[in-house]
Amino acid sequence: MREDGARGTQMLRWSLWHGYIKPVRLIIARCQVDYSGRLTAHLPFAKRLIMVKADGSVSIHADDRAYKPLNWMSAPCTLAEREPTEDERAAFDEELTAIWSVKNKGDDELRVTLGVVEFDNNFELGVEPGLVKDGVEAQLQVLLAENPGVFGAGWHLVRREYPTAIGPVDIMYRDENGANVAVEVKRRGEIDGVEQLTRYLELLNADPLLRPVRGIFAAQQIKPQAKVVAAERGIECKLVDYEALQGNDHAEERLF
Amino acid sequence: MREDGARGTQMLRWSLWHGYIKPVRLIIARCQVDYSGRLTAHLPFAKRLIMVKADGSVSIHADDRAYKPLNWMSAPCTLAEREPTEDERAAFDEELTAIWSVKNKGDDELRVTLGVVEFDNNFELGVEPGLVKDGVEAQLQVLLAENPGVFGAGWHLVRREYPTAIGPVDIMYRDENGANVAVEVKRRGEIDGVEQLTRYLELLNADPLLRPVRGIFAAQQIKPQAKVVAAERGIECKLVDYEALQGNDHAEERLF
DNA sequence: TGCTGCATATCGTAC
DNA sequence: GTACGATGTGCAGCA
Repeated sequence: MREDGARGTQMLRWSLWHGYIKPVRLIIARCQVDYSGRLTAHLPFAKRLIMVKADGSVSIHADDRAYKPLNWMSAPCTLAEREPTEDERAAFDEELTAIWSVKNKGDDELRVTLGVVEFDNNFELGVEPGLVKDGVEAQLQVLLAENPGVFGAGWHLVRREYPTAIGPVDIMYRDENGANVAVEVKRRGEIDGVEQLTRYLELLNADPLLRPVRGIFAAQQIKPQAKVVAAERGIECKLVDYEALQGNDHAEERLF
Repeated sequence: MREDGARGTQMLRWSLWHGYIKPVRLIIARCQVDYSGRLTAHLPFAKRLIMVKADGSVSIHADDRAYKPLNWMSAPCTLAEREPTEDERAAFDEELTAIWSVKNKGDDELRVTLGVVEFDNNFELGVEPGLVKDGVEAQLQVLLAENPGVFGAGWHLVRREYPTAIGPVDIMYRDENGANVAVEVKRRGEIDGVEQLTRYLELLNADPLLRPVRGIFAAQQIKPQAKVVAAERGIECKLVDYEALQGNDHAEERLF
């Protein structure tokens, strides 16, 4: 479980300190949008939704592709608004109403050429109490650490977040013969995770006090390519069932 | 360059066929949101922006974190709206106005408990002409494939997207001596890209018909750390100039 | 501040 | 449809 609400509260305090609260601004207008930065992207004139959030971010939405805007500028950034020049008015077959230049600290720029505006309003949202999440990788790791029996009888936990020079191994177990087993936990197992575990195993097996250390790649799903690479490296793949693990957990709670 | 506009046009046709055009719906309202699916997430009651797009997707926005909503359901999904029950009204210290259940084909559900509504309006956006992008990796790959001379005189292309068991190598060349060279193309060269190329080279050099295959890591920018790792692996780094390549391309067009 | 790793990633594309 | 890599990834945690 995790709380994400601190930022909203902090921003509200800042706003109050400065004597005003920035609202969310929603605009429905015809517009042309040009982004230049890590790539260049161009949107011809059409009617779109423009959202300016209290954090200064700007996003240009069409009526599809879920929450992803067509174009955007993330905070922190600054919005400069000006009147269109005569040349600009002459260059477009549109009634221009404003030119926005939204810039960040780098050299990225979002240029919005606004045409006819159908709607333009500000809304105060106030304090965001924050999101509570449950069921991400951290939780899988805790459940697996609490249930070494999932991997084999006689296994026990050495420790979670077992430290190494290049970062902590998710879980270290000792198997029924007392051999060390390093486990990398992912929600979805992909090649990167196998690479990560490989680096840990190289390091751990360089330590005469630990070796031999073998590896297990544990995830709710494992991509075929990751399986291939794991097999090449002599790493075992283990599919884990979050629901079943939670069940296990509750069963143990009842037993003890 | 790429056009992303087909979807919008297709959807408009579908809407016309079915006799109506779905608008974007914007709501400012107090609400509680509960998501259950790949994880569970909970948002306590607060005033937020709720966006329902023409594709059916629903997203719940706070006034920060740029374009990322606090909670969402992507299309395709269905929205069922009902009156709150007496029990529900009694359970909340809020004036409830509606209960939404948004479901997709899997077992994901976004439940929105609506309180006082400050604003609720529909807006027609019409046809989205589409986004034009330029300067992405695919373009670089095409340009390099067309210009083997960038790497050396007498080089020629074997093929783009050269297939291997763990995925396609971006470009395979043969150099002036007939030796194979595998090229990994990135916009920004980082360690991951070197790792990827390393895996390809391991595999390719295991094939007696191909070996020896050496590697080139080609990118517009290459991070110092990536250079170090590449050097360790005997991989050559090649900075490519997108503008110059385009110029090359045009020069060749003029020559032939 | 910069690097690392996760994400309800989303999105396009090849097979 | 599934698998896989790219992304203006965004974003949080941490050194």
